[in-house]
Amino acid sequence: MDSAVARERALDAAEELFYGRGVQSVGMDDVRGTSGVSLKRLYQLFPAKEQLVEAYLERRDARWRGQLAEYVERHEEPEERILAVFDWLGEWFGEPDFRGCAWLNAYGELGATSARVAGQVRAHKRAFRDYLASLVDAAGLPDALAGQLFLLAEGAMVTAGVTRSAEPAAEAREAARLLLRTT
Amino acid sequence: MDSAVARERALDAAEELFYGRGVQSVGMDDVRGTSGVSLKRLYQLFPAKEQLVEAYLERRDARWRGQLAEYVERHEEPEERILAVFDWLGEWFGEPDFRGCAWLNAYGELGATSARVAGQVRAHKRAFRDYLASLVDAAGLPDALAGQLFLLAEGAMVTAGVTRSAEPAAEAREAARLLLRTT
DNA sequence: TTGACGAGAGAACGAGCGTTCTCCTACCGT
DNA sequence: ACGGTAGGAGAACGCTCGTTCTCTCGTCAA
Repeated sequence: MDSAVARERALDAAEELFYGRGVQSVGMDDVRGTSGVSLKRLYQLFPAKEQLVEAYLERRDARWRGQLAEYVERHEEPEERILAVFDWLGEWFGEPDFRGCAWLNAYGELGATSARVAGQVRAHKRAFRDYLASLVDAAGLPDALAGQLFLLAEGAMVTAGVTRSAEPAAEAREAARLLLRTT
Repeated sequence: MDSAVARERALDAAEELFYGRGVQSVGMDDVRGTSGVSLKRLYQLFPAKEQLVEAYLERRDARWRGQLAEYVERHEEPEERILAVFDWLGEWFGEPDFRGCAWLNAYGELGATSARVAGQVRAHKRAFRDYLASLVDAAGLPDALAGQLFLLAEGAMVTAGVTRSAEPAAEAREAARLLLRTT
């Protein structure tokens, strides 16, 4: 098996397991079992578990933001684009294996012990916030709105994760719509 | 040492350590060292670590909601009371040992493995949401607003925790103020 | 004074798991 | 065919930590 293929399979398994059951309750042996990549190979690709976690978050970050942007760009109107963010969140929340925001979960588990993971979480959130700011800016709306929309989105993610419900997305969307109207 | 005293000391130590460093990275031995309560006594009071965690969350829940209500009730106007929630959050975020929402942190760490902890987190969040709903109702505002304010508060807590900043409280307060005005 | 009981200190036990090592097999070039 | 190498399976190692056990000491009632 090619190294690149083994790496992808390892990351696929890591993502499924870490996201689904949490990082700490998944052992490297579980990753081997799910991926079919031997321990020796796993440790060649990722010298320690923490680096596998980092790679998992990094790859997921790229995909998550990419899919969000792709969804948003299907809309023309600048204000529609902003609301589309919350529609996309709602679709995500409704997926059967949705288990909350992967970065917030990782932060809760590892933020206190792994500075690198904590940094990745902050970077991901900053990137998401910056993306919202760019949408707000493109709509000619005041900068301060971006922070408010960000808080709504974060609140929706965390609440959807804890309650296992997609409803927070609709609530956040409605709040966002009202905030857009006040300016 | 009286059993009740030992219990309080154990819970004080547990709260300081669990909240400050996370549950998983604190051992029962650390709790003994900080509290001065022997392991034997600890296990008499709390037959397993999970029950110490539950007791920690339960006691903190009572205090957290009590202090919030106390702060809010210092204000007369119904709408001022709603905004006071966010002022209180801002004061909390600014405390030097603030490390995010204890329940969301616990959920990230243990939500996937401990059904009882997950249930406590949901109960705490539901109680907070219900409290917001009672404030909204007392102000004669539409029920739907409660959910939106809740999302803003949750987003502020989570963002303040990750970024170690008190600013999200002010942002959420401003968003809340705008939402109050739209109705 | 003595015997019984409770409590504390800390060693001991056992499980889980990250990481490494051993052994064996299969394939490759010559 | 054969020696060498890479890779896989899984045992082994070492550490952490939740939980229990042992041993000793102090206290208190009779």
